[in-house]
Amino acid sequence: MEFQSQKGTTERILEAAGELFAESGFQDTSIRDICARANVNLAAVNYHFRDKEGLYEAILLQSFEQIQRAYPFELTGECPEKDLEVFVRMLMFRLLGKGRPALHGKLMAAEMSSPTGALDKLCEEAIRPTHELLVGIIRAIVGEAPENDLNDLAASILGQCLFYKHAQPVIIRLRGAIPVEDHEIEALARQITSFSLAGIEKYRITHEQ
Amino acid sequence: MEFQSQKGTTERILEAAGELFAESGFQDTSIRDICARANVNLAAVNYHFRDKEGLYEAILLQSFEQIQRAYPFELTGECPEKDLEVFVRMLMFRLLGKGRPALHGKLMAAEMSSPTGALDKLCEEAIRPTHELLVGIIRAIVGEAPENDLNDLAASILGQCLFYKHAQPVIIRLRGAIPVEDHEIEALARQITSFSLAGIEKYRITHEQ
DNA sequence: TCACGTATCAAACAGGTGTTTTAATTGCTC
DNA sequence: GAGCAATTAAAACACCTGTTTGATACGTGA
Repeated sequence: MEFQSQKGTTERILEAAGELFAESGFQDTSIRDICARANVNLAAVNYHFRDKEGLYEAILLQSFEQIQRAYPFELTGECPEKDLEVFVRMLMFRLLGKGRPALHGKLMAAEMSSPTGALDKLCEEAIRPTHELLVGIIRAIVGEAPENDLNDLAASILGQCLFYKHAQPVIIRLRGAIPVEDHEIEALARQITSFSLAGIEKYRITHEQ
Repeated sequence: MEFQSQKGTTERILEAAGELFAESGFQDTSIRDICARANVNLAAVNYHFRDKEGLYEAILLQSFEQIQRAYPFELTGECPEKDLEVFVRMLMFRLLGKGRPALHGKLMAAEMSSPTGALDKLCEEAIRPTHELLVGIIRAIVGEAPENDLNDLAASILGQCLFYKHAQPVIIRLRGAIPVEDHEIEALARQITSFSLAGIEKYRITHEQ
């Protein structure tokens, strides 16, 4: 007889593994750590998810659905400047937000710099569409331009956002802390958007004939 | 009797380990890999450098001297816009340049997202001074401003640069390649500088009374 | 009640890691 | 050339990893 509040084994594993993968990465998280936190037997991961990679992919899939529901890119297509602000804000929440909804963003950021076997699939299913979205916004502002230039501008924006995740350990040492509260994240998103709109505008002016 | 072309054991270890640490990180590089590439006995690393961390620190120290000689931040202090361009170009070469001189930049980038025990020391001796340099340039452009705002602007610039290193595996999948030739790196540095100067100017105009 | 598929468990396995040990070898000085 | 310290070498050690095994308990339908 189980307590109703006690979730099943697979759920407990998914929960514990998600937290550990997010804070320590795939490599540095051991199955023993996961099972200890989930309060399940060591063999449970292999039984329910075949192997460690299977568990990781299950978490990636689950968290992808969660993040799209929690932080969607709801663009109007009418005002690209406003769309950029939405894009940046949602991306920042995906990277810096608290709790389960932001899990996928953090796993993606980790995957970018320390890829596992899951990166190829992740790239095509999640990263490329997001990148296309951003390039579309930029194109709506600057008009037609060489694909390479649009990619560079997109990189400038993505780089500003991802920096706060990728360089987190350094930022904490240099500045003491990292934005965590919702209003802090929103303020940062506005600052990055404003900065980027100026950069994009400068490109447009420089390259119009 | 040794061939003159055959360097000593410690030099061969430093050379092999530098390459491996740069491309695979500290964790994913094993002492056995290093010794195999350096053609030395397995025990040599522990004998000459006490342990794996000792070797890593020796490489960090050695490559720090090399990078300062190869890619110095030679700022005039007269024209902050020009100084920013120099700063960005040197930083990009440190991150994307070829061969030994760029080793330290790559190790630093890796250290930022996946810190080892060496990060604290590295932060104080290399990263913080570089950050102060950049903040100084920005302050020269916008005038006095809250420290937090200057830090945000610095983060926007550093983020754009580091993105090309931190997201390298993804960029290669999305765009096919990453800038490697000197003229490509310089062009990218000019683009980032131009973009950033516009962003900084926008901040200055928005916040002047 | 019995048998069967599912799930859990403790234990062991096979492979890799950083490090240490102990002996052999080298190179240099007296 | 003998003696001595520094270096190299092969082997083993202790630990951690993901995974598998075989036994046991559970629940369900015949």
